[in-house]
Amino acid sequence: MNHVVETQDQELRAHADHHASLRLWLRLLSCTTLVEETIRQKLREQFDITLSRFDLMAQLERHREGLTMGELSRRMMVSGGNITVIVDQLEKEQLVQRQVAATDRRSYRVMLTTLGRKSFARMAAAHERWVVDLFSGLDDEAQEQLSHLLGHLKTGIHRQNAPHTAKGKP
Amino acid sequence: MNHVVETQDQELRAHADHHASLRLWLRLLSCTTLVEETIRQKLREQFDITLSRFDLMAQLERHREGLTMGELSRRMMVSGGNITVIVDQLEKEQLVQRQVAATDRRSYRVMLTTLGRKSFARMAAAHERWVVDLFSGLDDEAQEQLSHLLGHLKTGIHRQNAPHTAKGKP
DNA sequence: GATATTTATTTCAATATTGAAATATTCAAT
DNA sequence: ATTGAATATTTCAATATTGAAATAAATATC
Repeated sequence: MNHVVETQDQELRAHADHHASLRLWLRLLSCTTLVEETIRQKLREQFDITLSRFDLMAQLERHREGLTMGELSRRMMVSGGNITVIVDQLEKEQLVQRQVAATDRRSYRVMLTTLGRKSFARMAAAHERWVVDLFSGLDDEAQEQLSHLLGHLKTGIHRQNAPHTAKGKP
Repeated sequence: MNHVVETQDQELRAHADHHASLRLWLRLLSCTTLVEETIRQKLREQFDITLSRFDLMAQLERHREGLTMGELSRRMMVSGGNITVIVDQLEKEQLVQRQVAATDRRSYRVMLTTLGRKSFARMAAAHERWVVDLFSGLDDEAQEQLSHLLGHLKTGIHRQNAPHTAKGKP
């Protein structure tokens, strides 16, 4: 069972081939971090807002009908507890509102207020410019290719994570 | 000054072209998050270690001569304060040690202990398997392409962030 | 209709992370 | 040698994030 580990091989860098995925992953990670930190900083400087709050508002902008807390948590890939905090903050600033659903009293939809929509529009325009600039090192075709490859990657990962059934529960 | 915002355009998705970079960025981000969370969870489950600590040990494994706190901060792209905490924790567990440099008493090199090296070797083998699996949806050629594109992206971003001189200080 | 299970959200404590201020040391210029 | 600027690290307070437990409501099963 342990024999997969048998080749310790401390000379990692010699075996170019074997570690290709690992190097790719590190490169992917550092690109993402680079973009993320740049955007985080600009959002703070220019709009005094955190990236999390901006991201949540972006989700709501795309879903005018509103989203439940659970949907937000899944889409943003962060914990439910965190969503509660972010929505609380945004609600306090009157950028979003909780709207009770008639059907299910456990739940409700969160949506942008008018103020929230206006505020987001301003930020989104700047945000898009930053992103376009950050990616401008790649021409349209290269961006298209990159997007395509990432799409495959994502699909593959989802297959990995749930090969047959959901894990665990019998 | 505000006319760049003039096309509000709530039908984002219709204008395929204009928002390509934005969609690409979101895709990049979600791939990274997906991989990162998977690895974070497995590291915790199987080795009871955080991703940050693992990453720091990985840096040290690649640099047997040791790294200074500043170098670690830059390489890992996190704040210096954070590096201090992580190194403190790892030192308490005797996985790394601070080794004073004769030359500069402000600074020192952090390196893996023998225990740290052994411990890391076990984890790294598992970690690499996970990464290889997560990326296995892409064949070697696709991975090569992806890596290549990300390389260009990174270069472009660095050019963006520092077009002429360092920002700020006159 | 009572009970158990699932689902949705919040609360809370623990941990992580940042950014700024504080401290200590080196380096450069005089 | 002294001063001042730059560099390396730590400390600290504020904020972010997680994961688990608590609460509440809906749904399924008997």
